[in-house]
Amino acid sequence: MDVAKAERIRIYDVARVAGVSVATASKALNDTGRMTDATRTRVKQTALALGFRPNAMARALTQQRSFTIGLLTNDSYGRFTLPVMAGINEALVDQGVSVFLCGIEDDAALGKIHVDAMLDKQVDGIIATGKRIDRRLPVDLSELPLPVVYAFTEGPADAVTLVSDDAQGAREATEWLLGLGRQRLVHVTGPDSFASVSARAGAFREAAGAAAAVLHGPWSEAWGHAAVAQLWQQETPPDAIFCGNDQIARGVVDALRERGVDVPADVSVIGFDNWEIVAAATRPPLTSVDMNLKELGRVAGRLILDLAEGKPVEPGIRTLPCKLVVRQSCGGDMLARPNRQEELQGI
Amino acid sequence: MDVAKAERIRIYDVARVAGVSVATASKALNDTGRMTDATRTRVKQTALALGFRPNAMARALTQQRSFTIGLLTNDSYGRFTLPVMAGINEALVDQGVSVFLCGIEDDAALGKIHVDAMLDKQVDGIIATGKRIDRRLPVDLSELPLPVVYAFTEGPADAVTLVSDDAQGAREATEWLLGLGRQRLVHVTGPDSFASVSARAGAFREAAGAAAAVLHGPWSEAWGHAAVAQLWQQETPPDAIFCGNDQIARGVVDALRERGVDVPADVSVIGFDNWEIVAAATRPPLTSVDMNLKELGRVAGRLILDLAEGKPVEPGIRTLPCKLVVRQSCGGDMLARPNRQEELQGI
DNA sequence: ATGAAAGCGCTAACAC
DNA sequence: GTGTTAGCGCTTTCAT
Repeated sequence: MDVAKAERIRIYDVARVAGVSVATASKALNDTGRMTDATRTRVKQTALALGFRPNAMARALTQQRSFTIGLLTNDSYGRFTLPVMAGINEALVDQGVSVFLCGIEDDAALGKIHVDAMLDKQVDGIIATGKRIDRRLPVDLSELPLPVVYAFTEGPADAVTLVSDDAQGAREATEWLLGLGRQRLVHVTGPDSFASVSARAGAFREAAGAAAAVLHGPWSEAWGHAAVAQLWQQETPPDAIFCGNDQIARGVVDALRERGVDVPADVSVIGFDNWEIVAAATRPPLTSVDMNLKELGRVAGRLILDLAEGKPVEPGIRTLPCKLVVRQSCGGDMLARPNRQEELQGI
Repeated sequence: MDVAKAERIRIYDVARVAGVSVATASKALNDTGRMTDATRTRVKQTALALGFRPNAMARALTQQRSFTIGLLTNDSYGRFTLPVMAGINEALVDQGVSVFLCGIEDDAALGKIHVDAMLDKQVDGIIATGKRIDRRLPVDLSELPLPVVYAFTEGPADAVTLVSDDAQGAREATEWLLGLGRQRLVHVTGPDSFASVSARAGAFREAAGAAAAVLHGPWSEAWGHAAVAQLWQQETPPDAIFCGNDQIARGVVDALRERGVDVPADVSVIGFDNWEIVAAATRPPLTSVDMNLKELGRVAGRLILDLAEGKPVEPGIRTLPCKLVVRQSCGGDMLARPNRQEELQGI
């Protein structure tokens, strides 16, 4: 088998065996040009029989298209990027497009190296992803001679950008709590320097009333504990807590349990991110807002493909809806409210 | 700038401006052939001045080397694969090698598609990674006409395979507990169908004594709780618990706290995986065994590079050492045992 | 020391 | 309908 190493079948071989010229073979295989159906079929069958697979490099060299795109990410932890990647891959794999993974750890120099390498390798486009929608990657992609799509990271104003709809997600969560009959809602979330925090807090206030409190702190379980300690010092503690992420929510739920407050009987809790590992391990499992990151990746893949093919794509920011994933930290009887459930999941 | 799209500088341009032939230019830039130092420098400088970047596809076509490798993974969750990827990238990026990310969700068909795509794109080698060292990917890579390295997944006997040293990691953890003066050690771990579970349990028993109990269960926090419930029914509960992963360890620590048992005063707990998000959020933060997955990725990267360059690489399974990361769930005074600390960290 | 020319494997004009 | 020919951008003998 070692001898077979260099013996890859070329289109030349197919042509010879099929008794045609390489040109005809090429056309036959690519369904271009004109010829007898018989010839076309014959060529295709010999190609199949010989196990011919075209050399993508050679093809790229002439076609000016490599069927390869680059995925630039600075989310080394992968919590946000991973689902996005999965979606991108899903959208591109059956189009024969491969993805170069380029992890730049917020490092401009590393970013430049990767971008240069991609350019050298003639990628058809670049998808940039990050962990915050209000931060840019440390590399400038705006002057590149190829299409760029920004997913879950900030891009130039005239770029194609994809983000999830923080406001809508927060609104759904808040309305869900209100629909449950909760009256005293509080939003415990991350630092207000995050754009997504403001967006969610804004939507929360709009739905819950301007008087509803919003508490900012770090994105940690510890902050969830601290927030509960603070809230339960008041005369009338809340009966529903909407958290900025699942870690805070887990801290909140744990703190409540330790305090003897029953979740969901006494207090409903909702998280954000739907990070399975946290949401499912919480006792009780967290109802949480899912940002649909995989779908976001899929859309990004489709868009970069369209751009690479020269199809027109409207620039601007596209927001994709979030989805509330109901587990047990809220209470309420799902089966008794089928309409509402459909309403929320039918997005 | 849109016009510049097609105006990539070719070696032809460099040659013309430098006043030499393309052949000379090529040699000058690649530090091959023989010529005046003056000529070489001049060519290099014009190339730099013109911003020349060689077309990797064209180069690959002639050189039979694409400077591209494929990363096949079935760990969609990314907990194990992600650090491995980071290591691979780190090892390859400065060698100018790019990585194709191929996520196959334990799906043989998807796997084949990706492998074929990689072959078409002339990758110089493939690194296969998974989430278990005793499971194979659903694709056969053994007959491929290019080098393959298996990292954190099972490969054929004669392949180059990388795994972390479960036994050594478990031994270090156990010895650490013993060194702390703990007497009644218990190992609470995952299903014994996992090879790594057996390896760790074996090492644990060897170090802690054959009488030391090993409890198997699911890889979940809930199992940690259950195990504690079970253990504390006995007349003499353990004073040290070594857990098979951090989630179990977190469950154990939480259960102990709820029971009023002080960690680390009364009981020392050690986890496995050093999954930051779990280990750091536990109260108190978990001491845990780190599998050094990033280093494993680095080594995999170097090996696939060596193989691609035709350098000889001894086949077989290579085990990489784990490292105990000390936090606060064990007690003991770090500063008082500098030797031991060095001993463990100097790996 | 330098350059002309032949290819790497494929596609695409343009003849026939 | 099918084949001839000329590249894509680069590397690499082999002359000179």
